[in-house]
Amino acid sequence: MSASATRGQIVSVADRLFYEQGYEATSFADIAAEAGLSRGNFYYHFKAKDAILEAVIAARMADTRTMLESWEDGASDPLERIRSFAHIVIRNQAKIMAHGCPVGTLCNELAKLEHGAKGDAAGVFVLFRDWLAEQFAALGRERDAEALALHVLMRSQGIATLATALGDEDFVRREVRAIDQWLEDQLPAVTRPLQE
Amino acid sequence: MSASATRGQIVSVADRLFYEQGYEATSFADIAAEAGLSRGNFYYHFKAKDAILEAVIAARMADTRTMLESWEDGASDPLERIRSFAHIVIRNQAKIMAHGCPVGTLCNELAKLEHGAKGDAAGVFVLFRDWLAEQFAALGRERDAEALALHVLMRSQGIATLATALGDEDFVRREVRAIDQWLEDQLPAVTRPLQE
DNA sequence: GTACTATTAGGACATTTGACCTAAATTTCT
DNA sequence: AGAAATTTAGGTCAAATGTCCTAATAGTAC
Repeated sequence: MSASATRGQIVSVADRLFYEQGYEATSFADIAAEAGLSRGNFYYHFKAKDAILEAVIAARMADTRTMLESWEDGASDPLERIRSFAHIVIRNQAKIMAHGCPVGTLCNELAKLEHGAKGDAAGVFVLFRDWLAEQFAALGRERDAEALALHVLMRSQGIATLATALGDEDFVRREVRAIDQWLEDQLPAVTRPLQE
Repeated sequence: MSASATRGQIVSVADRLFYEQGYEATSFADIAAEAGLSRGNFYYHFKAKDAILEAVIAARMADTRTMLESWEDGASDPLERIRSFAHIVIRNQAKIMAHGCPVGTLCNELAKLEHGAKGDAAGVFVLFRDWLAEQFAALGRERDAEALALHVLMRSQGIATLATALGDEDFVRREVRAIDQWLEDQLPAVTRPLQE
């Protein structure tokens, strides 16, 4: 296997294990075993655990950018794009109930570890925030676009945390519907049907 | 020192360290050092780390009950009581920005560790949920009291997570105001001033 | 008071685990 | 073939968990 392929394999496995088990609880041996590599080979590619974390975060940033682009391609309507984001918690419901939101839980863990990469991990949130803000701006809410974006992010994080803690599927569906409703209420009147 | 006092001291220190550093990242030695005990003595009181976790969760349940009672004593108006809850994130802003919500982050960590105590930890959420639902019921929303309670919990969790990740104080204040506004909008019209 | 017993405290190991390192073997490329 | 890149199989070292043993203290029976 080529070096970059092996490296990619390590990052991919580490990404999943960091999400499923947490960063601290995942050892070199865990990743090496799942990737089918020796521990030494592992060290050939990454000198320290911090380095894998950085690579995983970089991969998540790239994946997020790709996802946002796909949503832009999939819908020209900004409202529809925002809904694409809001509905992640339903599409990934099973995983979220088992392990929470990948971004939120990693940020929380790194905060407790006082790990320098916390800011990098939060970069994924910034990516979502700015993208959401763009969509709100396109809907005519330039003034408070960022606040609205953070509000949507906040709700998705709250849903994820309670979904993990309580495992209530009805709650998740209900709250996503509530986001949809809230979104409609945010539209300037001129863009809504006349009868409202 | 008496046995129960020593035990209480251990639980108190463990409670704080589990919050600040996380459960996994906190070792017996950490707790013993901060509590001023030897490791051997420590084992006299708690045979395993799980046992300390259980005691910490039990203590948090008790503390939460006490806090809820104090809010009941402090305000006869259910709306005011709910506000007491919603404003925790402002009162504890500094701690939340550093270490997140104690309940949410513990549940997330235990979920990833597949630790059996996750359900116990989530019990604190259930405590808050039921108490909030009681307040909403007292406001005339018996039908959807639990859904409203979970909505408030959800928002406080989302605020905590983003506060930790992004460290934005304005965001926290804005979203707490938004909860206050939302709360007022939930009141049946009859209980609101006539001009609305 | 003395002997006995239970509780509390302290610390010395033994075992395990995980991060990190090295040198030899193997593969790949030229 | 020979150099370079890659992989493997070990091993080291520190930290964490968990066990065991000893000593001090306090209470109790006589």
